Amino acid sequence: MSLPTDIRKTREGSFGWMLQRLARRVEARLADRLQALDLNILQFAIMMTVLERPAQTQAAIGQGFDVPAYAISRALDGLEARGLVERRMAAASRRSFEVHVTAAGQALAPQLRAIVQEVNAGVTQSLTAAETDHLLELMARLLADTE
Amino acid sequence: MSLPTDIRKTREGSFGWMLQRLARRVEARLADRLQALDLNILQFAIMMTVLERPAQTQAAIGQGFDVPAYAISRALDGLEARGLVERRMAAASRRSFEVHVTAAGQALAPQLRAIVQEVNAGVTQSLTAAETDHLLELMARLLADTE
DNA sequence: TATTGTTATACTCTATAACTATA
DNA sequence: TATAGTTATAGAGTATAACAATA
Repeated sequence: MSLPTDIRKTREGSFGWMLQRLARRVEARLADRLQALDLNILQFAIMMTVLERPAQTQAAIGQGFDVPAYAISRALDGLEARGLVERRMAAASRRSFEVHVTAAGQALAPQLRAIVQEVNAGVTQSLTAAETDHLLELMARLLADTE
Repeated sequence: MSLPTDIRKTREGSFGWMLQRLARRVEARLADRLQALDLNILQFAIMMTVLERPAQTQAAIGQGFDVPAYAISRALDGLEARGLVERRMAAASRRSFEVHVTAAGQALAPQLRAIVQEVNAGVTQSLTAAETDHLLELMARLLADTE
């Protein structure tokens, strides 16, 4: 059973609002933790996606999280200068690069994963495991269904 | 009963990620709708909070959603120039202003509320009312409990 | 001495489009 | 002619701190 319409309307009205506030909070914590590693959030996102699936082209990475090509390009410049990733010529096409994680990048991976765990656990700590699972499921459906 | 630990860990790992993606999506839609009214998101947020509770000082508005004073100041410049709000000298202190919505601002309110409804409904359309309620409740608890 | 609000300034992020080289 | 990636440039957004007025 749902709440009365007018109350639901009011609460619905705050959905985007709550989402923004939660997202800002998570982002601030993440950025704070990444600062110690001298990584920004985009570089972190790229590291995570390339660790998960190596040899992606820059275009594929950009499409993975709606970031324009030029931003990927610059973020990679930083990561490559620090020796965490490297661009290799793609086998399929000489105008593409495959992005690979270096040994130094692999060495950093455990710290990156630990940060993910800690930030997520910190934000969801007041929910039970079952509640967190449900929340994740609902969010996953929203992401999958809407566009 | 919860999922096996390793799977939960992996899914937990994506909580912040899903949150970011959802928030970005909502923000993009909102910004898109607000463009027609020539309002940015901060100006919109200020309008909504002042409509809900008039006569707030700028400091109070800023604390309401973690926006620094200078940003409130500039956003109000724009809103005031367009005649949507006005700064009145506060009764309590001559160094504060109370922010009030003008008649023109009130006239805009229904459109603003309609945008909120539509954006939220659009994003949550794939959930039942009960599921949306639950999602809102879980998010509200996260916001309330964490800090 | 602390607070409210404004402003100047610099810095970062983002967006646009021009550019090279491939296909 | 279209694509992958880079780069230059401009614009928006954000942060820092200095400032005036008031408490």
